[in-house]
Amino acid sequence: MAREKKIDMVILGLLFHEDLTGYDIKKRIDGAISFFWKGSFGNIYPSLKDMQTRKLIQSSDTSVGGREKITYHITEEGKEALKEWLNEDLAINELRYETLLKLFFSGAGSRKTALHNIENFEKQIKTDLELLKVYCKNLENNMKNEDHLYYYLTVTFGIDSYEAYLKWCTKAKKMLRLEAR
Amino acid sequence: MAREKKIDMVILGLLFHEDLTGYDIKKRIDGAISFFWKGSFGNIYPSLKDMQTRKLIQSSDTSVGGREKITYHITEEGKEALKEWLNEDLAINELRYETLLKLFFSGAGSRKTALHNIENFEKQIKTDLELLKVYCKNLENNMKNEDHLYYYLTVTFGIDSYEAYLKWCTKAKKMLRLEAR
DNA sequence: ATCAGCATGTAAGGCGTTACATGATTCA
DNA sequence: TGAATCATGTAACGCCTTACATGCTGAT
Repeated sequence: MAREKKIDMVILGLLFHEDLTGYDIKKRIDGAISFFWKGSFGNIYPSLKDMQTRKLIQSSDTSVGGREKITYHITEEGKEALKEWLNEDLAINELRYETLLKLFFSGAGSRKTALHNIENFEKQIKTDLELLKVYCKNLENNMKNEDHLYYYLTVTFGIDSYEAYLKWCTKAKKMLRLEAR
Repeated sequence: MAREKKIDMVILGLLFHEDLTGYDIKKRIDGAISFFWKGSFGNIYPSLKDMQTRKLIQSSDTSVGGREKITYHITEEGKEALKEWLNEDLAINELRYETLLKLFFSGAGSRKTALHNIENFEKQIKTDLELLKVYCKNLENNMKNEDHLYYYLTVTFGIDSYEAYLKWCTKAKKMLRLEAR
């Protein structure tokens, strides 16, 4: 069982529900998924070609007029590959926060810089949290199928952790302002 | 102001406090830093060579007996580069959690698989949280300088977010077990 | 004696991003 | 008419990981 490229799994996961073009796939990834996974045309299109030769997906020309359009469809083999991945125990969870890196090394700078970096982080998180809450509300009003439950869980993961981040920001700012300088 | 490679900044940050060998640097990164940033010999050694030619660091041969040993020291230019980076507003914060990806697409699998994946995640987080708490306790008993405050803040970030993750795990498991199937 | 840990480094490959290149269509 | 969006793709580059290659030293 070869280690699959993750972008392949994202695409198979999306195609499991509906046929999509590469462009559509990019848009889907840029939605709620982007909080825990990213994708770009530069890896989506090559992955589509590759998975087609491996018979995990099939394409059909759905061009409209002069506008080229290729719609992809998942095959039974593709569904199998997706399920296999879901059943694998290994999951790589990585966090790379440059803000924390900067904070860790802030002894080389100043309290002011450290505070400023935390404030920037806080602002970004607040913006993203708003968006996640919109996704969450939309899901709550539309919990019709099994899939929505899974979407809901990933969204609440984002909300819960971002709220924890914000509480930490408040604490951290307080410490940086109050601790003897 | 060229975008600096992050591994360079990690190394400069560490060398700001003490002279170190490449091997030492790897060990430091594998400690508390590894929760938000990683490094490997494969990028540490080339970075050291590169930063030496750019005069951000200096090396001295500190071999003991037949064992080769090169100790690096940060230069004034190196300190400047580090401070510049700390003062840049841009910070890239990325989270890539394969567990969430699997959960998002669990409609293609089963509740059992989804639960299993969450349990694996929970186990990993619990282990990591224990370690973070040890770091935290060590820091609390040894808050002698400014740097320790920054280390403490990054460690509490980890603790706070991991505790939020665990609460979410409990909620998520409950939902997966109770919701109509 | 042997194994874990100290110590340096290279090579190949994987994976992804950014920028570029091209062109059609829709809507203001 | 021009901009935004739809739509596909390639090329170059960056960065990192994994595996490999080598050898010394200290502890058991």
